[in-house]
This record gives sequence, structure tokens and C-alpha cells, in this order.
Amino acid sequence: MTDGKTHDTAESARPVFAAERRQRILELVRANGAVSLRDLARAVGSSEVTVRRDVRMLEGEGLLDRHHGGATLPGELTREPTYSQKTQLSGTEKAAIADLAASLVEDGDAIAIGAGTTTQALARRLVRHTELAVVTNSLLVAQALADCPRVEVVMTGGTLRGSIHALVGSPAEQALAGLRVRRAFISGNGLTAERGLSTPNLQVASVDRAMARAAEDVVVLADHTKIGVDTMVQTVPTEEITHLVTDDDAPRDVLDDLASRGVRLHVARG
Amino acid sequence: MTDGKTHDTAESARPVFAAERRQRILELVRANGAVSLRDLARAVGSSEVTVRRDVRMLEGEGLLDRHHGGATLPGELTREPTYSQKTQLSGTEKAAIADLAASLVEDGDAIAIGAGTTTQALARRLVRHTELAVVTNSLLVAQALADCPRVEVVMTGGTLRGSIHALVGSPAEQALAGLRVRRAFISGNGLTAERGLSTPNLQVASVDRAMARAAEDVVVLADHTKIGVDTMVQTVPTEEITHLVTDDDAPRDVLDDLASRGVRLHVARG
DNA sequence: TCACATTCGATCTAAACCGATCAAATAGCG
DNA sequence: CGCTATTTGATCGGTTTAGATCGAATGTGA
Repeated sequence: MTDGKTHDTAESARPVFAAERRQRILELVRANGAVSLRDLARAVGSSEVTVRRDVRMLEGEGLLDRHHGGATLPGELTREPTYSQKTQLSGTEKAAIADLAASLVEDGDAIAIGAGTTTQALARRLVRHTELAVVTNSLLVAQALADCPRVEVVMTGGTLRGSIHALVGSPAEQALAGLRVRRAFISGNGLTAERGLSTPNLQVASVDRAMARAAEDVVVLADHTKIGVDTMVQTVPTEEITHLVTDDDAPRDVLDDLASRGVRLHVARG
Repeated sequence: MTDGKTHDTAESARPVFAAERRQRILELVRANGAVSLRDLARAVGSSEVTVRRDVRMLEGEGLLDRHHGGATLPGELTREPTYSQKTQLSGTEKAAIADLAASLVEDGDAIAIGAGTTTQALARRLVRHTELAVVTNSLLVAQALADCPRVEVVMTGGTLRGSIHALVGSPAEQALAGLRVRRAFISGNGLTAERGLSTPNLQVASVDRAMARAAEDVVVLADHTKIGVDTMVQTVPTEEITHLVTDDDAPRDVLDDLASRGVRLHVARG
């Protein structure tokens, strides 16, 4: 509206200022999700070179992402840190923990397995067991045991929480309330001696609690990155944890504290 | 929003950048568990060479595993035999059927999706929908939609039937009994005009029946190998089938017969 | 086990795209 | 009026990317 230099020359074509052009570029990208440089140039009536410059500038401000051939919304295609990278994080420790935890499962057992990448690794170790009954709310655990005919897998119902690939909500909790198993293998995001196991999500916490209540023994699987860490919602208090399986990078003092409170320790050497 | 006054050049399609292509490959693999290179190439509209390159790159990041002929989820115990069977069988028909079935789903719908590889392919097509509520007893369907934040997935509980990766038993049926959805997308092993949809397994049949009862419309997904085939247990009688989605290799006479009984036909051309 | 088919890997080619430098036009300023 | 700074457009070389081909390796089926 109020451009500094008014009608100095009111000649033919209306001028397209750089700021306006960039604004239109942004709008186009936002509207289409991804636009090629050629289309952008055509749309704003400038050359590709100019648009390239604009796009680079806009990228510098974090308003869009530049790609070979065009531009996209920022962060749209770069969601790499998905689930599978978490398994990569401390894969060897997880494997060692899962091996040790699997030794706590005997043929003929009825057990519950919670959500998490470590519990998924545990489930993979159980394919050789026989006469096993496993109840879980984790899609990944169920998948791991799906092709194993000698293991009966029961899933709770519930709403799928995509980030952890597990079922939550009252259907899941109610399904667990009606069951009784010998051991529950539960993971979490943090474990301290004072507050026990914790997770950042309320719904997940509720299901984990229900799972712990359904079991005689509660086995917590937690690699060293989680020991001594406290997150938002407590799931299982220390007194109810009977076993902890972790790796030997876990802080010694916390482990001692847990042990003094009656938790049986199983430390896997990575 | 404020579309420019410029004539929009409708000739140029939305570009697909390399990053987006890889993202889609990941989605496809996550959804299907195992996808052949050819299908991936077809799905993303690139050559097999390019897809091979992408897959190799993604493997380097640990996001998927590479196998002869295709790619699978990482770290999974890969079931090679089932893999080639299922994807090779009638992959293109399944894809075409799934595409057509996806067009029967509207944003904001509440739908049910049964077990099967075709329904799984359908689920894969729903990731772009918004405000969708999906209830399913299929692990594969749930997995396909797990990473989609705009789709709410509710799973029935139940016992895992490994061969079809779906939940069966009374918990599954009871969960469905308490629900009401607009459309149910059900597959099966055989479909005839006289007996309707059928499957060789009793438990699976019960769940499919419960799912059909929970829906206003019943959409059957069946490729041509199943049309005219009758298997042991009837799941949905022809009168309750409102739509059939199949491919153009299906026997004409059976289709006509079904149509005369009120089934709306949707024939995908492979 | 052997023969056949499919798929993989590598190299090459073609094309698109990017970056940089330079030329031209316009606005600002003395 | 003329100079200069800023901005835009054009060209060129280098780089990246995608597709094609062919020998080699791997699976498949009899």
C-alpha cells in the first residue's frame, strides 16, 4: 500500500517488488507442497535465476526447504528420525538386554510384553520358545511373534499410538484388567530409584500400569540411557518392580539404590 | 488461499523430488512389509534403476533392508517365501483394486478394514486422507496407517492369527459389535453370487461377519482369482454386499450375476 | 544338480539443475 | 545530468540426477 516512492512513473506494467515476489513464492510452495523452480519462475513472471536467488534467501530464513529441482515446505520430507533409527541408537545394548530378558522366560509361561524397541527385541528372542502365551499392546511385538506357531499372541484392543506403534486407551487397559500373567516385561523412557519407571505420555503410562497390575512379577527393560532419568508420568513405582534388565553402562549408584529397594538386577555386558 | 490472477499453468504436474520419492518408498515398505523393486518403481513413477539406488541409500541409513527383488523392513526376520508369493501373485491387480477402493473413502469417514493383502494395499492408499477413523483387526493395516497422524486407528483385541496377521476370537468380535461405521472393506478367499464372500477359516469368518454387521455398506475387495470361487465358511451373503471392487480379469458372468443381485461393481483395469 | 530366468552392480550417456560470473536496466543520489 | 548501487537476466562450466545397457551373480524350477 504505502510504498515509499509513489507515482514517480505510472507507466505500463505494475512493478513486482522483490518482497512481493518472495511472498508469492512462499504462497505457491505452501499451497502445492512442492513446486519446481521452473513453475515458480513462470508463476511469478521472473527468470529462473531470480527465483533461485529468492528461494535460497527464503531457505536461509527457514521458510522453505530447497531441493534439487525446486522447493518444498520446510521439514516436510526430512522426518528421518523415525522409529527405525531409534533401534539403531544403541542396538548392541538392546540386543544384550533382550537376550538376558529372554532367559527370564520359560516354556509354558504366560507373559505380558509392553511397547518399546527393547521389548520388540525381546519378542524376537522368544520365537524358539514353546507353549508360550503372550499378551501385548505392541504391534511390533505381535508382528515379531506372528509367524511363530508355538506362541499364542493375544493383543489388547485400543487406539493406535503411531509413534510407538502400540495400542492405548481404555480398551487396552480393560483387556489387561481381565488377565493374569506371570511376568510383565515393560520398558519406559526413564527409571529412577525414587520414582520408578516413567514415560512422557499419559495414555502410555496408564496401559503400562495396567500391564504391571496384571502380572505377578514386573520386569523392567531399560538401557543405560534411561537409568537415572525421570520423565513426566510414573508408570510403575520401584516397589512393584521385581527385576531390572539393563546394560553395564548404567550408573552404578542408581543400580545400587534400586537393588537396595528390592529390585533384582540383571546387567548385560555389551 | 488468494490464488493469483495469473493463469495457472495446469500443464506442469507437481514435481516429485528425490527426497519425497525416498519417503514414499519408505512408506510403501513400511506399509507392505516387503515390496518388490518393480512395484516400487511403478508406485513412485521412476525406473527400477533409480529405485534401486534409493533403496541402497535407505539401506545405508538403516531404514530398510535390501533383498533380492525388493526391500523389507529393517531388522525383521524376513519371511522370504511368503514375500515373493504375496507380492508377485497379482501385485498389479491388487494395486489397481486398492486404488479404486480408496476412492470410496472420503475424508472424515469412519470405516472398518478387514484382514488381507488387498485391504493392506488399500490402507496404504489412505495415508493422505484426513480426519479418518479406521477400525481394523489387521496388524498390517494398522502398521500401514501407524505413521499417519491424521488417521485415527482403532484395533480390536483378540488372538493373533499369524498366517494372516490379524486378530480373531471373541474379543475381536465383541469390539466390533460395539461399533458402527459407514463402510467396511472386507476381503476373503472366494466370492460367488450364490454364497457371497467366503473364507476357509471359521474364526476369520466370524470376525468378518461382525465387521460387516458393524457397517452400513459392505465393500468387498477381491481380485479375479477369487471371483467364482467358493471356500468353506460363508462370511457375508451376497445380499449384504453393497460394493465389489475387482479387476477386469474377473469372469464376466459371475460379475453380471452379482450385479443383478444388487452389488455395485467397480472394475479396475490392470 | 543343472539350466533358465531374474535381478544386481557398474559403467556410460543424456539431461536437468546449480553456481558463478558478467552484462544490462533501473532507481537513488549528488 | 551523470554516476553509482542494486537488482534482474543471460551464459557457461561443473555437478547432480535419472535412465539404459551388459556382464555377473543369485534364485527358481525341473
